[in-house]
Amino acid sequence: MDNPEPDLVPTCLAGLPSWLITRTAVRAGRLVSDGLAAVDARGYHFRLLATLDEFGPASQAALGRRSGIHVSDVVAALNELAEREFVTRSPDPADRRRNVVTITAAGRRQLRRLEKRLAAVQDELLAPLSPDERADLTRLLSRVLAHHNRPPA
Amino acid sequence: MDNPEPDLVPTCLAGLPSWLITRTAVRAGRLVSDGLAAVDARGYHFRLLATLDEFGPASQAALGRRSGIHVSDVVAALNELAEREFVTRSPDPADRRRNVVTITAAGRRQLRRLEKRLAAVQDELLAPLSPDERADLTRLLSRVLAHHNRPPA
DNA sequence: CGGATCTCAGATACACTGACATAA
DNA sequence: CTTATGTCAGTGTATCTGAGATCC
Repeated sequence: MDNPEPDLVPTCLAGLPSWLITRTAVRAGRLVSDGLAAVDARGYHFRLLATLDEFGPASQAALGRRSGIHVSDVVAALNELAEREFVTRSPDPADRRRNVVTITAAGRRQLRRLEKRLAAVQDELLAPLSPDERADLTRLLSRVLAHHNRPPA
Repeated sequence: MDNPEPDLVPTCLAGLPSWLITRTAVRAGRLVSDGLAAVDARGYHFRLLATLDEFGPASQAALGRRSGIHVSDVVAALNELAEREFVTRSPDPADRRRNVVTITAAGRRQLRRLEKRLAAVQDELLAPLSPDERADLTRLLSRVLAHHNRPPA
Protein backbone atom coordinates (compact mmCIF):
# COMPACT_ATOMS: atom_id res chain seq x y z
CA MET A 1 0.00 0.00 0.00
CA ASP A 2 1.80 3.00 -1.19
CA ASN A 3 -0.07 6.12 -0.27
CA PRO A 4 -2.14 5.51 2.83
CA GLU A 5 -3.43 9.08 2.71
CA PRO A 6 -1.42 10.42 5.65
CA ASP A 7 -4.19 12.28 7.42
CA LEU A 8 -6.37 9.20 7.37
CA VAL A 9 -3.97 6.95 9.20
CA PRO A 10 -5.40 6.16 12.63
CA THR A 11 -3.64 8.26 15.25
CA CYS A 12 -3.50 5.18 17.40
CA LEU A 13 -1.17 3.62 14.82
CA ALA A 14 0.70 6.77 13.84
CA GLY A 15 2.14 7.18 17.32
CA LEU A 16 3.19 3.59 17.92
CA PRO A 17 6.99 3.30 17.70
CA SER A 18 6.77 -0.30 16.54
CA TRP A 19 4.46 0.77 13.71
CA LEU A 20 6.73 3.68 12.74
CA ILE A 21 9.78 1.48 12.72
CA THR A 22 8.29 -1.34 10.68
CA ARG A 23 6.67 1.05 8.21
CA THR A 24 9.92 2.96 7.76
CA ALA A 25 11.67 -0.35 7.32
CA VAL A 26 9.29 -1.24 4.51
CA ARG A 27 10.18 1.98 2.73
CA ALA A 28 13.86 1.44 3.36
CA GLY A 29 13.61 -2.15 2.20
CA ARG A 30 11.95 -1.16 -1.03
CA LEU A 31 14.53 1.52 -1.75
CA VAL A 32 17.36 -0.90 -0.99
CA SER A 33 15.84 -3.71 -3.05
CA ASP A 34 15.23 -1.44 -6.01
CA GLY A 35 18.71 0.05 -5.75
CA LEU A 36 20.39 -3.33 -5.60
CA ALA A 37 18.13 -4.93 -8.20
CA ALA A 38 19.50 -2.43 -10.69
CA VAL A 39 22.82 -4.27 -10.34
CA ASP A 40 21.11 -7.65 -10.14
CA ALA A 41 21.83 -8.06 -6.43
CA ARG A 42 19.91 -8.23 -3.17
CA GLY A 43 20.45 -7.40 0.46
CA TYR A 44 22.06 -10.69 1.42
CA HIS A 45 24.66 -10.24 -1.31
CA PHE A 46 25.74 -6.87 -0.03
CA ARG A 47 25.89 -8.03 3.55
CA LEU A 48 28.03 -11.02 2.68
CA LEU A 49 30.39 -9.16 0.38
CA ALA A 50 30.80 -6.35 2.91
CA THR A 51 31.56 -8.84 5.66
CA LEU A 52 34.09 -10.68 3.54
CA ASP A 53 35.74 -7.42 2.53
CA GLU A 54 36.08 -6.26 6.10
CA PHE A 55 37.07 -9.47 7.86
CA GLY A 56 38.69 -11.44 5.08
CA PRO A 57 38.05 -15.08 4.15
CA ALA A 58 35.82 -16.95 6.55
CA SER A 59 33.75 -20.06 7.01
CA GLN A 60 30.09 -19.92 6.16
CA ALA A 61 29.06 -20.18 9.79
CA ALA A 62 31.28 -17.25 10.80
CA LEU A 63 29.98 -15.28 7.86
CA GLY A 64 26.43 -15.89 8.99
CA ARG A 65 27.14 -14.80 12.54
CA ARG A 66 28.83 -11.60 11.47
CA SER A 67 26.33 -10.55 8.83
CA GLY A 68 23.26 -11.62 10.79
CA ILE A 69 22.18 -14.06 8.10
CA HIS A 70 20.95 -17.51 9.00
CA VAL A 71 23.50 -20.19 8.10
CA SER A 72 20.92 -21.92 6.02
CA ASP A 73 20.35 -18.76 3.96
CA VAL A 74 24.08 -18.15 3.67
CA VAL A 75 24.25 -21.33 1.61
CA ALA A 76 21.76 -20.11 -0.98
CA ALA A 77 23.16 -16.57 -1.17
CA LEU A 78 26.71 -17.87 -1.60
CA ASN A 79 25.53 -20.16 -4.37
CA GLU A 80 24.31 -17.08 -6.20
CA LEU A 81 27.49 -15.12 -5.51
CA ALA A 82 29.73 -18.02 -6.52
CA GLU A 83 27.80 -18.51 -9.74
CA ARG A 84 28.68 -14.92 -10.68
CA GLU A 85 32.25 -15.49 -9.48
CA PHE A 86 32.09 -12.79 -6.81
CA VAL A 87 33.29 -15.31 -4.22
CA THR A 88 35.09 -18.65 -4.23
CA ARG A 89 34.39 -21.57 -1.94
CA SER A 90 37.21 -23.95 -1.13
CA PRO A 91 37.51 -26.67 1.50
CA ASP A 92 39.43 -25.67 4.62
CA PRO A 93 42.45 -27.99 4.95
CA ALA A 94 42.60 -27.26 8.69
CA ASP A 95 38.97 -28.27 9.31
CA ARG A 96 37.39 -30.45 6.69
CA ARG A 97 33.85 -29.51 7.71
CA ARG A 98 34.42 -25.96 6.61
CA ASN A 99 34.40 -24.05 3.39
CA VAL A 100 36.68 -21.06 3.21
CA VAL A 101 34.82 -18.32 1.41
CA THR A 102 36.92 -15.65 -0.27
CA ILE A 103 35.91 -12.52 -2.11
CA THR A 104 37.31 -12.16 -5.63
CA ALA A 105 38.47 -9.04 -7.43
CA ALA A 106 35.20 -9.02 -9.34
CA GLY A 107 33.39 -9.37 -6.02
CA ARG A 108 35.18 -6.31 -4.69
CA ARG A 109 34.21 -4.34 -7.75
CA GLN A 110 30.62 -5.43 -7.31
CA LEU A 111 30.77 -4.40 -3.65
CA ARG A 112 31.89 -0.90 -4.66
CA ARG A 113 28.92 -0.67 -6.99
CA LEU A 114 26.55 -1.79 -4.27
CA GLU A 115 28.03 0.67 -1.80
CA LYS A 116 27.47 3.49 -4.23
CA ARG A 117 23.88 2.49 -4.74
CA LEU A 118 23.29 2.21 -1.03
CA ALA A 119 24.78 5.61 -0.30
CA ALA A 120 22.26 7.11 -2.68
CA VAL A 121 19.51 5.12 -1.00
CA GLN A 122 20.41 6.49 2.45
CA ASP A 123 20.18 9.96 1.09
CA GLU A 124 16.81 9.38 -0.43
CA LEU A 125 15.51 7.63 2.67
CA LEU A 126 16.63 10.34 5.08
CA ALA A 127 15.99 13.25 2.74
CA PRO A 128 13.84 15.24 5.19
CA LEU A 129 16.43 15.06 7.99
CA SER A 130 19.40 17.34 8.58
CA PRO A 131 22.84 15.77 9.04
CA ASP A 132 22.50 16.22 12.80
CA GLU A 133 19.11 14.58 12.81
CA ARG A 134 20.41 11.69 10.75
CA ALA A 135 23.15 11.19 13.30
CA ASP A 136 20.57 11.31 16.11
CA LEU A 137 18.45 8.69 14.42
CA THR A 138 21.45 6.47 13.83
CA ARG A 139 22.53 6.84 17.43
CA LEU A 140 19.09 6.05 18.85
CA LEU A 141 18.60 3.00 16.65
CA SER A 142 22.08 1.73 17.46
CA ARG A 143 21.31 1.90 21.15
CA VAL A 144 18.02 0.06 20.75
CA LEU A 145 19.70 -2.58 18.65
CA ALA A 146 22.63 -2.96 21.01
CA HIS A 147 20.25 -3.50 23.89
CA HIS A 148 18.47 -6.31 22.11
CA ASN A 149 21.65 -7.95 20.95
CA ARG A 150 22.98 -8.01 24.48
CA PRO A 151 20.85 -10.22 26.69
CA PRO A 152 21.72 -13.58 25.16
CA ALA A 153 22.01 -14.86 28.70
CA MET B 1 20.17 -14.88 13.56
CA ASP B 2 19.81 -13.85 17.09
CA ASN B 3 23.11 -12.80 18.53
CA PRO B 4 25.39 -11.57 15.81
CA GLU B 5 28.15 -10.87 18.30
CA PRO B 6 27.91 -7.08 18.28
CA ASP B 7 31.59 -6.28 17.98
CA LEU B 8 31.93 -8.52 14.96
CA VAL B 9 29.34 -6.76 12.87
CA PRO B 10 31.04 -5.00 9.96
CA THR B 11 31.29 -1.27 10.67
CA CYS B 12 30.22 -0.70 7.11
CA LEU B 13 26.85 -2.25 7.99
CA ALA B 14 26.56 -0.97 11.55
CA GLY B 15 26.51 2.64 10.39
CA LEU B 16 24.03 2.24 7.54
CA PRO B 17 20.68 3.76 8.49
CA SER B 18 18.80 1.38 6.22
CA TRP B 19 20.45 -1.55 7.97
CA LEU B 20 19.72 -0.16 11.43
CA ILE B 21 16.10 0.48 10.56
CA THR B 22 15.42 -2.91 9.02
CA ARG B 23 17.24 -4.73 11.82
CA THR B 24 15.34 -2.84 14.46
CA ALA B 25 12.14 -3.57 12.57
CA VAL B 26 12.90 -7.28 12.75
CA ARG B 27 13.22 -7.04 16.53
CA ALA B 28 10.09 -4.95 16.78
CA GLY B 29 8.21 -7.32 14.51
CA ARG B 30 9.17 -10.30 16.61
CA LEU B 31 8.13 -8.61 19.81
CA VAL B 32 4.82 -7.56 18.28
CA SER B 33 4.15 -10.98 16.78
CA ASP B 34 4.89 -12.73 20.04
CA GLY B 35 2.82 -10.28 22.02
CA LEU B 36 -0.17 -10.60 19.73
CA ALA B 37 0.17 -14.36 19.31
CA ALA B 38 -0.47 -14.67 23.04
CA VAL B 39 -4.00 -13.46 22.27
CA ASP B 40 -4.15 -15.45 19.04
CA ALA B 41 -3.89 -12.36 16.86
CA ARG B 42 -1.44 -10.82 14.43
CA GLY B 43 -0.42 -7.39 13.21
CA TYR B 44 -3.08 -7.11 10.52
CA HIS B 45 -5.81 -7.79 13.05
CA PHE B 46 -4.74 -4.94 15.27
CA ARG B 47 -4.37 -2.53 12.40
CA LEU B 48 -7.81 -3.32 11.04
CA LEU B 49 -9.56 -3.23 14.39
CA ALA B 50 -7.86 0.04 15.33
CA THR B 51 -8.85 1.59 12.01
CA LEU B 52 -12.44 0.46 12.37
CA ASP B 53 -12.57 1.74 15.92
CA GLU B 54 -11.29 5.15 14.97
CA PHE B 55 -13.10 5.77 11.68
CA GLY B 56 -16.16 3.63 12.05
CA PRO B 57 -17.62 1.19 9.52
CA ALA B 58 -15.95 1.23 6.12
CA SER B 59 -15.55 -0.64 2.88
CA GLN B 60 -12.67 -3.05 2.56
CA ALA B 61 -10.89 -0.83 0.06
CA ALA B 62 -11.06 2.19 2.37
CA LEU B 63 -9.91 0.01 5.24
CA GLY B 64 -6.92 -1.09 3.25
CA ARG B 65 -5.96 2.46 2.31
CA ARG B 66 -6.19 3.69 5.87
CA SER B 67 -4.37 0.84 7.54
CA GLY B 68 -1.76 0.41 4.83
CA ILE B 69 -2.78 -3.15 4.11
CA HIS B 70 -3.12 -4.45 0.58
CA VAL B 71 -6.77 -4.93 -0.40
CA SER B 72 -6.04 -8.49 -1.27
CA ASP B 73 -4.71 -9.12 2.23
CA VAL B 74 -7.58 -7.27 3.84
CA VAL B 75 -9.82 -10.03 2.52
CA ALA B 76 -7.94 -12.79 4.29
CA ALA B 77 -7.50 -10.87 7.56
CA LEU B 78 -11.19 -9.96 7.65
CA ASN B 79 -12.09 -13.59 7.09
CA GLU B 80 -10.17 -14.42 10.25
CA LEU B 81 -11.69 -11.55 12.21
CA ALA B 82 -15.21 -12.36 11.04
CA GLU B 83 -14.76 -16.01 11.96
CA ARG B 84 -14.09 -14.91 15.53
CA GLU B 85 -16.97 -12.43 15.31
CA PHE B 86 -14.78 -9.40 15.93
CA VAL B 87 -16.22 -7.77 12.81
CA THR B 88 -19.26 -8.20 10.61
CA ARG B 89 -19.38 -7.90 6.84
CA SER B 90 -22.61 -6.82 5.21
CA PRO B 91 -23.33 -5.70 1.65
CA ASP B 92 -23.57 -1.94 1.17
CA PRO B 93 -27.08 -1.13 -0.09
CA ALA B 94 -25.79 2.11 -1.60
CA ASP B 95 -23.08 0.41 -3.65
CA ARG B 96 -23.49 -3.26 -4.25
CA ARG B 97 -19.78 -3.79 -4.99
CA ARG B 98 -18.94 -2.95 -1.42
CA ASN B 99 -18.97 -4.70 1.90
CA VAL B 100 -19.54 -2.56 4.93
CA VAL B 101 -17.25 -3.80 7.66
CA THR B 102 -18.23 -3.03 11.23
CA ILE B 103 -16.44 -3.75 14.49
CA THR B 104 -18.45 -5.67 17.08
CA ALA B 105 -18.48 -5.29 20.85
CA ALA B 106 -16.32 -8.39 21.11
CA GLY B 107 -14.01 -6.82 18.54
CA ARG B 108 -13.65 -3.72 20.68
CA ARG B 109 -12.81 -5.85 23.70
CA GLN B 110 -10.21 -7.70 21.65
CA LEU B 111 -8.80 -4.37 20.49
CA ARG B 112 -8.33 -3.27 24.10
CA ARG B 113 -6.45 -6.47 24.82
CA LEU B 114 -4.21 -5.95 21.80
CA GLU B 115 -3.53 -2.34 22.79
CA LYS B 116 -2.43 -3.46 26.22
CA ARG B 117 -0.07 -6.03 24.76
CA LEU B 118 1.36 -3.51 22.34
CA ALA B 119 1.98 -0.93 25.03
CA ALA B 120 4.10 -3.48 26.84
CA VAL B 121 5.92 -4.26 23.62
CA GLN B 122 6.81 -0.58 23.05
CA ASP B 123 8.31 -0.49 26.48
CA GLU B 124 10.40 -3.55 25.92
CA LEU B 125 11.50 -2.41 22.49
CA LEU B 126 12.58 1.05 23.64
CA ALA B 127 13.85 -0.04 27.03
CA PRO B 128 17.30 1.60 26.70
CA LEU B 129 15.85 5.00 25.76
CA SER B 130 14.65 7.77 28.08
CA PRO B 131 11.16 9.22 27.53
CA ASP B 132 12.72 12.20 25.75
CA GLU B 133 14.73 9.96 23.50
CA ARG B 134 11.67 7.89 22.70
CA ALA B 135 9.89 11.05 21.67
CA ASP B 136 12.88 12.06 19.53
CA LEU B 137 12.89 8.72 17.78
CA THR B 138 9.15 8.88 17.17
CA ARG B 139 9.45 12.40 15.81
CA LEU B 140 12.32 11.55 13.46
CA LEU B 141 10.63 8.46 12.10
CA SER B 142 7.36 10.30 11.63
CA ARG B 143 9.10 12.92 9.53
CA VAL B 144 10.83 10.33 7.38
CA LEU B 145 7.57 8.49 6.89
CA ALA B 146 5.60 11.63 6.13
CA HIS B 147 8.13 12.55 3.50
CA HIS B 148 7.76 9.24 1.73
CA ASN B 149 4.01 9.25 1.93
CA ARG B 150 3.85 12.67 0.35
CA PRO B 151 5.23 12.59 -3.16
CA PRO B 152 2.50 10.54 -4.83
CA ALA B 153 2.59 13.10 -7.62
C1' DC C 1 -16.66 2.49 -21.97
C1' DG C 2 -13.35 3.42 -17.89
C1' DG C 3 -12.82 2.74 -13.07
C1' DA C 4 -13.65 0.83 -8.45
C1' DT C 5 -14.49 -3.24 -5.60
C1' DC C 6 -13.94 -7.85 -3.81
C1' DT C 7 -11.79 -12.26 -4.27
C1' DC C 8 -8.33 -15.78 -5.07
C1' DA C 9 -3.98 -17.68 -6.65
C1' DG C 10 0.60 -17.03 -6.71
C1' DA C 11 5.30 -14.76 -6.09
C1' DT C 12 9.05 -12.47 -3.51
C1' DA C 13 12.34 -11.29 0.32
C1' DC C 14 13.74 -12.01 4.77
C1' DA C 15 13.93 -14.61 8.76
C1' DC C 16 13.53 -18.90 10.96
C1' DT C 17 13.02 -24.31 11.99
C1' DG C 18 14.09 -29.06 11.67
C1' DA C 19 16.62 -32.67 9.99
C1' DC C 20 20.68 -34.98 8.19
C1' DA C 21 25.55 -36.38 7.27
C1' DT C 22 30.09 -35.27 8.21
C1' DA C 23 33.87 -34.14 10.88
C1' DA C 24 36.20 -31.83 15.04
C1' DC D 1 29.44 -38.27 23.13
C1' DT D 2 28.87 -33.66 22.13
C1' DT D 3 29.39 -29.90 19.31
C1' DA D 4 30.11 -27.39 14.92
C1' DT D 5 29.51 -27.22 10.00
C1' DG D 6 27.29 -27.27 5.59
C1' DT D 7 23.18 -28.55 3.14
C1' DC D 8 18.35 -29.10 2.08
C1' DA D 9 13.49 -28.78 2.62
C1' DG D 10 10.00 -26.43 4.61
C1' DT D 11 7.33 -22.62 7.59
C1' DG D 12 5.68 -17.99 8.49
C1' DT D 13 5.00 -13.07 7.86
C1' DA D 14 4.49 -8.87 5.33
C1' DT D 15 4.14 -7.22 0.95
C1' DC D 16 2.86 -7.06 -3.75
C1' DT D 17 1.14 -8.77 -8.70
C1' DG D 18 -2.17 -10.49 -11.72
C1' DA D 19 -6.37 -12.10 -12.98
C1' DG D 20 -11.37 -12.46 -12.96
C1' DA D 21 -16.14 -11.23 -11.70
C1' DT D 22 -19.21 -7.70 -10.33
C1' DC D 23 -20.98 -3.28 -10.21
C1' DC D 24 -20.85 2.12 -10.59
